Parts: sequence; C-alpha cells; structure tokens
Amino acid sequence: MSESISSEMETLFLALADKTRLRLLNLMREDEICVCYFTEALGESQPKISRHLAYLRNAGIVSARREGKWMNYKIELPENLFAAKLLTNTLEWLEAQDDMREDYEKLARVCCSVEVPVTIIRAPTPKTFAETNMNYQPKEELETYLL
Amino acid sequence: MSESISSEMETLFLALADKTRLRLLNLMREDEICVCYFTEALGESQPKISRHLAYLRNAGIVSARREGKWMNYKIELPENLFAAKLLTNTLEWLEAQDDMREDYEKLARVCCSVEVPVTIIRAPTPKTFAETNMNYQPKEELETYLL
DNA sequence: AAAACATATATGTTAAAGCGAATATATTCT
DNA sequence: AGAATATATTCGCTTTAACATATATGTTTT
Repeated sequence: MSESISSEMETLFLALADKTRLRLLNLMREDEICVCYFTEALGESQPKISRHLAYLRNAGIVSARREGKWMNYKIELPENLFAAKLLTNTLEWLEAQDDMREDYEKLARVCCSVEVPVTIIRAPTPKTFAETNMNYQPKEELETYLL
Repeated sequence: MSESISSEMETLFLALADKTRLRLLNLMREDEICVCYFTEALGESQPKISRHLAYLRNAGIVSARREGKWMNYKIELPENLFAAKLLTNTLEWLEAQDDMREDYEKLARVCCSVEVPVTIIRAPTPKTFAETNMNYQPKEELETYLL
C-alpha cells in the first residue's frame, strides 16, 4: 500500500518531466482539445503528440473522449488531494510562462483564423475559442490552407 | 529567456521524478542532514546517495555545507515562487505518506539510539533529534554497532 | 607525513525514454 | 464495400539515466 502511494508521486512527476507533455497540458488548461489542434499548434508530428497524450492518460491526468473521428483530451484532476493541488500549481505556473503563452496564442490563431488549415477543417472547435470568436488572421507559419 | 524558464520546470520535475530523491527530500523536510544518516536510514550505498544528492544540488533544490569531514544537505526553496510552492506541496505530500513516514522513523531511531551505528559514531546530529532526545532503542535492522 | 575517514566522482554496463518512419485501427463518407 | 480521414501503435534506433564497483578528493587524526 505505502509502496503504491509513492509510486503515484513518481508517476505524476515523470509525466510532468517532459517539455512536450507540459506544452500539451498548457493547451488543455481551459478546455477539452482535439488532437489535430495539438499537432497544428505545437508543430509536432501526429505520432509524437499521440504518444505523449497516451503517456498522460496512463498517468491518470488526462482523459480522452471520442467524437466521431476526433479525439478530445482534457485534464482530469487526480482524486488524491495532494496530487490535484500539485497539478493545479503546475497549470498556474505554465500559464505564467512566456513560451507557453506563445503556444496558447498559436492555438487561438489556429482555431479562430478565417482560412482554416486543412488538417482541422471540420474538427470540433474548443469551447473557449468557439465562444469568443476571436477571428485571428492566419499567420505565415501555418503551412497548409484550404484555398 | 522563455526557453530557459520552462526548462526550469522540466529540471524540477525530473529531480522529483525518482523514488530515491523523494526519500532524500523527505528526510531533509525539517533539518539539514548529514550524508551518513541518509545511507544508514535508507539502507542504500554511499555512492548512490551521493549521486542523487548531487542531482538535487544541480537542480537547485538542495544546498551542501561542509562541517569537517561531514557534508550536510538541506532543502533550498527556489527563488521562483511557483517552483517554491510546488516544492512545498511536494514536501507536504511526502509527509503524509506511509513509506516516507517509515523512513523518517528509521532516521529518528538511527539518530537517537543509545548504541550508535559505527558509520555515524561522531557525525553531527540533526537539530530535531538532538533537541528532542527521543532515545529510541536500536532495532535489529541496523547491522553494525559499536560494542 | 601517513593513516583513517567521509564523501564525491569516474567507469563500464544495463535499463528506460524519446524519436521518426511505417503500419494498424476506428470512424465516416461515397 | 471501399476510399478517405483521424488517431493509435509498433519497430528499430539513439539518447539518457540509473546502478554497482572502483577510485579519487578533501579533512582529520596520529
């Protein structure tokens, strides 16, 4: 029993000890997010994103929900109160960081641009951006557009 | 700059993502502790303890102070407030865990036993135990005693 | 100065983690 | 049913981390 408890700590810290996984968590801060947005916003390959999402899921800090062809991931606060608090602190820390802000803004641009990248043409828009309708203009770093 | 910030997060989480290092931090919760107590209380080899202490020191969460032949290690809260909070939460979590409590009690026994293990015969006693003078009887799991 | 002691570091080996490329699975569209 | 799409998983490879053993460093004792 006591053995399994502190391996819970190790599992959590291992999950948080990777830049890509921190970036993913940062993008999920507010909302459930679809895989295609992660790949587009972070500019990383789909298998890489998928693998790290699986890692986070195995660690018990995110859950997945299927919506047709799309998979939406969201943060799940652990039942353990210490773990939950720690994860919350981490998310606050992420929110305060410049490079994480940049990722988040890129996500906003991807979600709200008028000319949508092919890869996300009909993907479910995260609530936050669907509601605010920020209508970012697309930027040159998005490679592939429809028309 | 923003790059270096979030590698600070990664560094912290990597430091915390190892059982041995968590056990070490747990023993330093209250006090500065001498290396010989770590090896005795955790039953791990001296090089292993040293290596993990060096890791923690490189990560900036513990500092070392020489006292004659002995090296005392203590926790240093990072300047970054998010990091400091996170580390504090971690220490509270450690304190609440059964296996970590066991380590801590073992440390108390090692420090306060009447018949002291050879390895720590003249090492500086951690303040906590020097003051409380708990006077634990030695247990059979301590292999080597004087007289 | 040499011996003893406490701790740190180097070395070689083994295990784990991350990655890109290829492939498999699941769902929808036609 | 077959093609297209979105995501997951496997495979081989490279990098990183942990470990035990041996050795080096720094301090005190004699």
